[in-house]
Amino acid sequence: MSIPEYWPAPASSGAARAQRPSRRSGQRRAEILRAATAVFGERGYANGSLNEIAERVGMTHAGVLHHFGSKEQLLIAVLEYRDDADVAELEGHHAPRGAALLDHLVETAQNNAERRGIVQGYTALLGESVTEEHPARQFFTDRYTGLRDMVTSAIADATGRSADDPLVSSAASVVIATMDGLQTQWLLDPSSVDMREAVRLTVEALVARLRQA
Amino acid sequence: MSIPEYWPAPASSGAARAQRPSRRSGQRRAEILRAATAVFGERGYANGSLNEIAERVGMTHAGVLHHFGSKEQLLIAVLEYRDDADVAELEGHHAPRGAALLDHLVETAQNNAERRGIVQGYTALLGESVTEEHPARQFFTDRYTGLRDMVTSAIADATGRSADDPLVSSAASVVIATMDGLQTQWLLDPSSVDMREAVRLTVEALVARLRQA
DNA sequence: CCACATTTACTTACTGATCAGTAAGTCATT
DNA sequence: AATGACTTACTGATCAGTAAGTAAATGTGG
Repeated sequence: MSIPEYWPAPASSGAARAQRPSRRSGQRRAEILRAATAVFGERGYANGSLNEIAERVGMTHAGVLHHFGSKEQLLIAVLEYRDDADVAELEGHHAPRGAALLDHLVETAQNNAERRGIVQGYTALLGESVTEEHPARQFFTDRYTGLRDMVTSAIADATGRSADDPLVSSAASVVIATMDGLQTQWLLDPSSVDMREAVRLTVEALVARLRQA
Repeated sequence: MSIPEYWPAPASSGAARAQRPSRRSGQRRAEILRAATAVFGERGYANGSLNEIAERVGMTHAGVLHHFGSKEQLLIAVLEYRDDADVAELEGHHAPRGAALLDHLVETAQNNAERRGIVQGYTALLGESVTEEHPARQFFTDRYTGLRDMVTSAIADATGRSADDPLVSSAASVVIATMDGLQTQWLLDPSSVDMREAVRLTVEALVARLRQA
């Protein structure tokens, strides 16, 4: 999987003046982001150090700060840095909808079981984000709002109910919660849980239940 | 809710010689444990300091270390310190079983919505625990093994299936995962989710599904 | 009930490590 | 010549843990 150059979306700051990052800069930033993703995933944000990130790309921690300004800004960049195919797909123009989206979630659970590093990073940062004044908090809050909306309309579609039906939005929250919670159990003990089967069962049971009166 | 004196289970070390902690010691330890629970809940373990814990009980961080030896041992003690009624109940002799346990889980979800601090502490530490060499990891791994066993047999009981049926153990994992995942969503945005309703729906849907062929 | 020795429950003071961030300088690229 | 991509060197803060000391509580022998 090749990593494309990464450069953040054009800043809204008024400076129209042309910046000129060197040709290598985008690649370097991407290397740092990958290292930071790994380190925050292994150690968490609070416990991961710029030094360790820097070492992994062969520079000093001051070099990392040259590119990202502060540890917090680096975290934000990491969260936004998602070449992650599944998520991009879910949010992109060719996103599956309705029952197809629900099937897609089952496949995602399957795929995640082969990407422990990514799952661990996601789970660790999500868990940390509920602590007070955590810099990732807004990110995850927004993300869940969006995810719930998407899954809610998929379930409405698959069951013939209104997206305003409280049962439908509850079911959407449950599907997302199940995926997250299963990941945690799986990280603690991979043999304890079959993520794909469990997600499949959940979706099936919820849809069957909501199709009744 | 009065906090009883807390003293750890008698150490297995051979010293039969009578120790003599002062009468206040147990209370003091309990005060520290409550403060530590709060601080780790608010800030996480990695980001919570002994200093802040100590200040909350009016002593220095060296005083805390006098009682617990190290930060890691304090964390272990915090995890074991559960006057938490629901959990004690779940593991005690009068534990509900079968369908009654499933109903109990729905009520627990309800009660948790009025105990944000406790939920946040649990969620933050659980999230952190999946990082490498985290001292809480073993605790949570063991806890989930036990929880899954309990819920598995409750679901088996409620559906007339064998506890060995993979669908039953998957359903058990899902129920637990749902409760955890909903808590995360609720912490990030309390208005986004009705934890009681969502858990009720999940249990209902899973039991109905498993009662079929 | 009383000296007296022991232990507990701390405090103060220190150590050594680690950390994020800054400033200033160097060298290569543009 | 201007800027970017760094490094080195430093700052100041915070942290867990340790050592040494003090005062009060506790248990013991008489």
